[in-house]
Amino acid sequence: MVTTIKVSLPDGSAREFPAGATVFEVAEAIGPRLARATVAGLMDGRLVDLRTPITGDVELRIITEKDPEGAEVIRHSAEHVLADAVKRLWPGTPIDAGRQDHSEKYQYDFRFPRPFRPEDFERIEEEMRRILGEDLAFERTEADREEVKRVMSERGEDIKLKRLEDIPEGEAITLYSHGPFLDLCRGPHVQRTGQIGAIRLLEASGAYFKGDERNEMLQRIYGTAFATKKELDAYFARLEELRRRDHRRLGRELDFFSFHPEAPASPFFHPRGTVVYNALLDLMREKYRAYGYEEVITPQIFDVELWKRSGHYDNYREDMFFADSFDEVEERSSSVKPMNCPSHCLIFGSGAHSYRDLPRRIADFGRLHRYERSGVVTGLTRVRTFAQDDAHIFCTPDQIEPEITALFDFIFEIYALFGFEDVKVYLATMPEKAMGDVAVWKHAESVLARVLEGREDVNFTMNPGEGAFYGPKIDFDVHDALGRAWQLATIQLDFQMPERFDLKYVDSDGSEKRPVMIHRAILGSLERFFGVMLEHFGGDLPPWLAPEQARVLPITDAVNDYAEQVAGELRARGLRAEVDRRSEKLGYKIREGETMKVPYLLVVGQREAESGTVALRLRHRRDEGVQPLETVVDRIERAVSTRSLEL
RNA sequence: GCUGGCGUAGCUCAAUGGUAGAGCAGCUGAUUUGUAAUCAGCAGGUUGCGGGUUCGAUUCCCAUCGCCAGCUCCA
Repeated sequence: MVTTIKVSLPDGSAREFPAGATVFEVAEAIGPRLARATVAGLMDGRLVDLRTPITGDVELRIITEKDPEGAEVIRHSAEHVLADAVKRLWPGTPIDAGRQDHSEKYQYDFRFPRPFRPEDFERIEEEMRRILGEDLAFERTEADREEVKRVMSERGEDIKLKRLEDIPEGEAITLYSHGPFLDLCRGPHVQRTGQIGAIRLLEASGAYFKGDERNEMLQRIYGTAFATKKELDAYFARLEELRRRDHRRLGRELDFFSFHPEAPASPFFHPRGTVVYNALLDLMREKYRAYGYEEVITPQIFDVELWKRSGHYDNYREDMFFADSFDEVEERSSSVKPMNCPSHCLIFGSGAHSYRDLPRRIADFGRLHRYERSGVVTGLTRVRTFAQDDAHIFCTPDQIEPEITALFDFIFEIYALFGFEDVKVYLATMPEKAMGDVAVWKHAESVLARVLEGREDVNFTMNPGEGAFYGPKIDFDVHDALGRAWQLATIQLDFQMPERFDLKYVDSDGSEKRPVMIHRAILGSLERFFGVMLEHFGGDLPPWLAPEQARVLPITDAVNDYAEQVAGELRARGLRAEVDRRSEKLGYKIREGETMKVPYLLVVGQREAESGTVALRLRHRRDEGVQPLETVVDRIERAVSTRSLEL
């Protein structure tokens, strides 16, 4: 039995304590101020409750109210305060459980006879503040299953009893209380309710018990909490910034796209938005030439048998559009394509292939339609009609690794153009609804894992059970300017589709072999990427993407002709330029140009007209001064052709 | 699809059981302007669509469509 333990601290020092000393006792030993501020511990990299006894040698960091990890603990504690407040206001309300969001939100579910309303929020917040004012101590107790069952039954917490059943036998069960409130909870929690400095309830919604739509619907309350009022205010400022950058708003303001009830969840790209969309397509087409892809054009409407063969009909027919004529409604026969892969299989299958011809990389920007359920569509991020920068690579088993390696390079090259530096990679494995046999799946998964492990520039995380129904996949999450994660690229390995479509190639020994199919997209859905990119840039698109790259602003009508000449010069170099000919003051034209986020504003007056110059103004910056027209055109042309992020 | 909320002029919003009002945008005119809004005038709405209650509905009720938030889902 160990009697003393060694606790190593972040400053490199180590201290000895009797075995069983708690995190809080370590903090106390370091100093009283630290002890007061302590909300949790980070023990060997794991966030633990400050009441946790330390049983062996560990590395420990004390987490205080100021640490980001501390904020999580504060919010988790606020969940209990919320539940307590609701129970104080409506005694007997059965509680489910609280949970942390990925963002700075927490939630708590209740069985409540009606939805919570804004006026409830005021009362609940008031009650919560009272509880914070009472500065009640959180207490942690380990209990055995029977004890917990008895206590929760007495309290009428039948939902908690169901939760208790989900805790595996043998796992420690902990209860946390503050005042009379008691919850089954893993923790960690702060010392006292008073350490939760600022709270705010955000919204209410219905939510299925355990997230399963077959279960009863509970009423959920969302809230947030911070150590200080200042941090809470900063949170709301961030929300405001998100609203300002919302792509739906920017899309309207910049005249990029609109939506109409005549085609729900389907964007109408206006001329300006279409220029941007096509700039993305141009980028991919250019890179396809470099990376050896071949583009194809395939039909929109197919005999439904195709989807039965591919397996999509069985798995996704609820989400497909059908295109039957009136006398065919008894039997669905025509279907609008929800994806391109079967088309590409048909193309590949239409000819004989030698191993020498592989890999074949077939790209397709075909328009896809999916009947997304009404509640899931939103802006450009989830739509019913879209195109992907889709491609399918048909290759030999030996070619999988080099192909995927090349794809990583391709993906990172594209993302760099948008300034997406922080990329997370996930390996998603066999789902429940899977096609094909387990051995093939295991093999495919191991191939992907091997490639991932071989890449020094990639750290990946497993995503068990999240693969496509025909194969495992690698997903790429990028982080935008506001730190939000978006899943964009995907690489999917598929041994099923080639089987179903009986695809073959002749190998070097003359025998027929089955090719492997790699599904891949880099931008993902063009529509979704458009939305993500707009929010990432806050509408300030880099010159190569801007629909109007330069705008010439004549100061008086007298120089309109010179302004046209300048615009003509820009257009002759392949740039997108307009002239603001209206009889308005310069300030007005500048304001309009800035509002429309035009990267380059070229001001011309009498002086410039006489000297063949322009006064350059860069987006959101000051006047750059008068320069020769040629210099400015060169500068813009260079920024555009190099797809620079800078002006 | 589920829970809740919302739908008034192109946009942002106001108003009322007695058939709607502002700012911006738009149009017209004047102004010829040097780095983020010149002035004046005009025009603009079957209050999402359909029913019901009522002497009368944009307002109240029902249904429907769409949008928003969340849940679930996303080949």
